Amino acid sequence: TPTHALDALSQEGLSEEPVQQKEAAGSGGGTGGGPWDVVAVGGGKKKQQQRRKKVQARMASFGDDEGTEGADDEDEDGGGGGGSDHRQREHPFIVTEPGEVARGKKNGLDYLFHLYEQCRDFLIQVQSIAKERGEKCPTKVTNQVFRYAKKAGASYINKPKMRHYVHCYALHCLDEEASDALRRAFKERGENVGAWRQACYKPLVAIAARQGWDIDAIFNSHPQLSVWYVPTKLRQLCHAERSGAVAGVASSSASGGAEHHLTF
Amino acid sequence: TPTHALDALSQEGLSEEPVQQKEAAGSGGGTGGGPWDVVAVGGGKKKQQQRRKKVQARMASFGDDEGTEGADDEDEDGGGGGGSDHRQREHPFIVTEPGEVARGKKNGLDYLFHLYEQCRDFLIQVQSIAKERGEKCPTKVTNQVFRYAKKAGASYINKPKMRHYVHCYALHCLDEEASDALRRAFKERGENVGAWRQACYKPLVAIAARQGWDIDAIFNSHPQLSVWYVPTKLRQLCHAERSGAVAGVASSSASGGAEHHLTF
DNA sequence: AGAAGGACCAGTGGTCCGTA
DNA sequence: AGAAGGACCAGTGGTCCGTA
Repeated sequence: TPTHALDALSQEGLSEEPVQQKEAAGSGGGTGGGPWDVVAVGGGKKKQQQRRKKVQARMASFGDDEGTEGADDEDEDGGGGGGSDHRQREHPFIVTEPGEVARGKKNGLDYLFHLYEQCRDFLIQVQSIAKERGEKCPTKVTNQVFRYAKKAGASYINKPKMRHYVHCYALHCLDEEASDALRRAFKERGENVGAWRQACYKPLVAIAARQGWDIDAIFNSHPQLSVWYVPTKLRQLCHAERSGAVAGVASSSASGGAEHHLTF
Repeated sequence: TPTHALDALSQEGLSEEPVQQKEAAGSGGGTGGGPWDVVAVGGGKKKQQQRRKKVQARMASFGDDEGTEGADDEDEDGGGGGGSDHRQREHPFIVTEPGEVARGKKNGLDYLFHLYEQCRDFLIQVQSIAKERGEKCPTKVTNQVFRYAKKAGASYINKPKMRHYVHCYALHCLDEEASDALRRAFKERGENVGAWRQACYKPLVAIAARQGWDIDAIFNSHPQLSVWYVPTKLRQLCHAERSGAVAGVASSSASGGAEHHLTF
């Protein structure tokens, strides 16, 4: 599992995140010296949330090889020492074509998918630590893995985000051509990330239909995908579609009915 | 998975357990009409814990075919309606030889192992319900399965008990000859159940040693055993033994150091 | 004393909703 | 408005310890 140069990268000066102490996940475990080792202290638990390390990311441009990507401004937040208690978030995603680097304060979809691979790498590290300690060994990306990632400095990884886009990553894994085509189409139409994300369900359900509707088996038979839990929504869509009840899931689901189902 | 006549049986008049409402585990699911369907109501949630159904068990003798097993007394608790708020527990286990039926207010080890098979049957039912509903499907005996078992009337099944003896069942699955021999030896020596239970660890660790110490793989490769979580203690013993550190586990473990390790 | 099991607890999967 | 993620919550795995 090679650790690319593009690993930590959270593009342009976004990652003003707190960055926890980095205790290297439990007494003995070694993170392995990935690019995350760059980051620094950060201060106590709750107090002194003052100082903030300005960079940590941007150590590599995602395009790999393009160098510093121009002086893509960076006016906010003022330079010097004190102040600036606002907790900077990751830049929002935009729909990008395969290979395209997002411009401005945005992140692209190749970067999104790259986060899934990072998580898997973290899982593999957690697994090998667990094995050598004789502890029970997770097979999926669990809370423990997210905690480990944080400690290792990958503060830009968090559970809600990763769970939110799992099915998009699934499509990317299972049918990259279809995934790429969808990205191009939605970019061209100027759709936002939410619309693209919704659109990822349909081709996945179609794949499940072809394979006997066993979405768990589909996830588990793919090495990269198998470490992710099948998202509730996708499971429900597959079930609804199989039952012929094409309507209803969106309204009957516990998710508040915000999701839009396969209607388009 | 045939349902034997000996299923519910918790021997002699022991099972004065409360017996919950038996809502058949969720709106639609069918328990399938096993012997558990015999039991009856039981009253509200917390109030009126008065009446108690006198039997429910003893519907079959474990020896199978021996009939009513004689009039093995039953003096306690007085017959009639009211009173008797004491929550009757299952009879304690004693070390029995294979095929031997426990006498008096005791349960034998064939019965213990039978409970593991019952739990697996319940899991299989829970799985098929989950599948037809398109919900996520447990692969192990989880809290959900214990809850289902209770609702189905198998009030004599509970998590602490089943977890306590898992490794004993494991030995029975993985090397029945060794298990049987151990039972005979401990019965002959007049040892109690606790001693027998402790003794089950050693041959299991030996099996693990022969198979590369992967106790998870060993559990998972056996159909009956694979539905059970590897007990923490067994995992620790395998790890300690593999590391050559034969001492220490009992004292360093979080289990309070009560367990006695492989010393004998 | 030896043993059965109610009930507790830390940490999980899941995702809402206050935030920017 | 669209989106990122801190933080909450119901139900889990695990087993202690008050009970009989």
